[in-house]
Amino acid sequence: MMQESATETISNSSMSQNGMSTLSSSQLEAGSRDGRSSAGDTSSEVSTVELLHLQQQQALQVARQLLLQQPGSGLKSPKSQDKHRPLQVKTQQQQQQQLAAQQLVFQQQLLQMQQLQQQQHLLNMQRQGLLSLPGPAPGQAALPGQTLPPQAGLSPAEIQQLWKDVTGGGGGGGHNLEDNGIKHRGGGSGLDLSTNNSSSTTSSNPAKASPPISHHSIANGQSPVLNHRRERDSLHEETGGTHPLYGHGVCKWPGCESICDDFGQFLKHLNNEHALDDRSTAQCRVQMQVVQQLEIQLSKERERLQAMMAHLHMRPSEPKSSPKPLNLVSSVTMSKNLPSTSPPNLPQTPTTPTAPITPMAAMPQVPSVLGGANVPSMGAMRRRHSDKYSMSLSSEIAPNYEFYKNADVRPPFTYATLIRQAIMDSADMQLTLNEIYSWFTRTFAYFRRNAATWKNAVRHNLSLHKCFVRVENVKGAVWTVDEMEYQKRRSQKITGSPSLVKNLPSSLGYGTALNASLQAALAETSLPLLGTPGGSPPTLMHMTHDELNGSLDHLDTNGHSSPGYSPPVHMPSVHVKEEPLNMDDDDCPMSLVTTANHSPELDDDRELEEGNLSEDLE
DNA sequence: TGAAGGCTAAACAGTC
DNA sequence: TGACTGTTTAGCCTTC
Repeated sequence: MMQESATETISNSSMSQNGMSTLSSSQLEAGSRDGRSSAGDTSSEVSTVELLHLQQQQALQVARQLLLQQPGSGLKSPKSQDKHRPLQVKTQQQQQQQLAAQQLVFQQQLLQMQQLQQQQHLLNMQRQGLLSLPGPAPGQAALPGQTLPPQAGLSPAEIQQLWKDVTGGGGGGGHNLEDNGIKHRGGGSGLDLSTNNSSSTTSSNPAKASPPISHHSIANGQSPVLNHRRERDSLHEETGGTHPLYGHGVCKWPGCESICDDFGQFLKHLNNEHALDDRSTAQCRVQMQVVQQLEIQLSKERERLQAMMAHLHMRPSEPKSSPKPLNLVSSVTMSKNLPSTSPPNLPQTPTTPTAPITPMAAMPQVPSVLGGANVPSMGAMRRRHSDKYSMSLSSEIAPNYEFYKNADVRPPFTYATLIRQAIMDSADMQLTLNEIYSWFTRTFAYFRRNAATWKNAVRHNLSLHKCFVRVENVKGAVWTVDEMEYQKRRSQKITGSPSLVKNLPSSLGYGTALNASLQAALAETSLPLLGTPGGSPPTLMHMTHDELNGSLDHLDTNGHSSPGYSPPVHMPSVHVKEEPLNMDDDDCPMSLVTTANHSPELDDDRELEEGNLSEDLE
């Protein structure tokens, strides 16, 4: 059908005196349809045979044109040929004009041949997997830029080459448009972009036809209007001779490459050759399409990258000699219990149950923890990274809340961090164990299965870490966070790392030049909290945030305790949890820990802690 | 290579 | 009695 369409287009164009430009646009439009089909449905993509057939048709057309242009036949169409018999005597001038016209037509035919070959080449590349053709959106009209379906996967050189095709260049590097005798042929030159321009208005997606393109993204993607305005307005500003469309003495207008010795000449050339007219406007539209296609391609490549990373990092069947795959041992161990522990009515997660994906690999917004440390890793490593580099929990999760909520992704945080976050998210800053469970399952799809494992881990962490305080309540026991303990624990981890400590300013303590890790670690304590989309009410979030800021922000910014230093987020009035007196020995080896016993003199504790930390930093 | 941190698994006791 | 909760220990892995 597409072949018929192309053939029909050629036939129609052959009947027209102005057939070349019509042929070009129509053919390219047909090519655009081909491109769409190839992008959207590979089964219907234009085969090489079809292209060859099209090419043959084109050659036939060339021959037909040449026959029509034989001496005596004139340049007229068959219709006009009937009316004007070659009986009349031609003048010398008429003969010269005829010869020139023949050459022109022949050049146009050659150009079209080149375009066809280019398309065929690109299709072949696509077929060989060298190009990825996302193709325009369904229903999107054939626009000039879309006459170049493979451009989305093109290299800049290929795009430039295609641009030459579109703009009528056709020649390789060094071939100016003028060389082809096309450039100065007026509105009907080469590719009648004005015609295509009108076709762009038929797009079912006008927004796509004229996408908002950042003119800074691609230097060549500037509209002529903007260019001229910029020229006029900033002529004095550009005394340095810099212009996005000018570089290395060459006009960078797509498909131009005219040599301009100096900037003034370039401006003159720009005003003369790329003035605001239909052609420039059409070229700008084409460039918009190019940018749009590139953006689409970029997004697709990005998705592909994420998929690749997800595949490489989370493959449970990754060949390992060890019975426990290195990556996400916890996930694997959980997976083995999946059939019995997975609730049947859980929301379906986008990933396979046996192949959870790391947020590093699959999250739409790759967390910073990825860095270079996202190699296959076990939980310990990842979690240590999350602590070490001190990713802000909420800042890491909040943008990906829906992702964690729906995707079977293990959050890159320790259980302790998550438990703390759960408690901080609560209205009363205290949660029962069951509520902590609920927070886990509600917030992370990953924790909707293998409950026995992670629940055990939660209980284990609650009991293990002194920062979690069990408070007897009327209705039972609730768990709270002893922020002091939590921070001490974090500080210990950070101060205990010489590599981190050595970069810290000694005189400032938590000063302005605070090490990024420590700063982020402290920032984690002032989380805006996670519950943005579905968690705690915003007011509560702000409250807790403010509270945390009150206790910790002053450390981040000024390096000194503010006079109104607020106590830890939650200091349980009833301290039920019995802690051994020698708690500092095993769990808090650093000097900071001397303040671990929930002293009411919190300010003193903090000062002491800061002082100790500063000393440690020295 | 060892220490440390983190996770999983399991055992055990107490409570509901 | 069984489930749940809380504590403790052990083993493994990874990072430093």
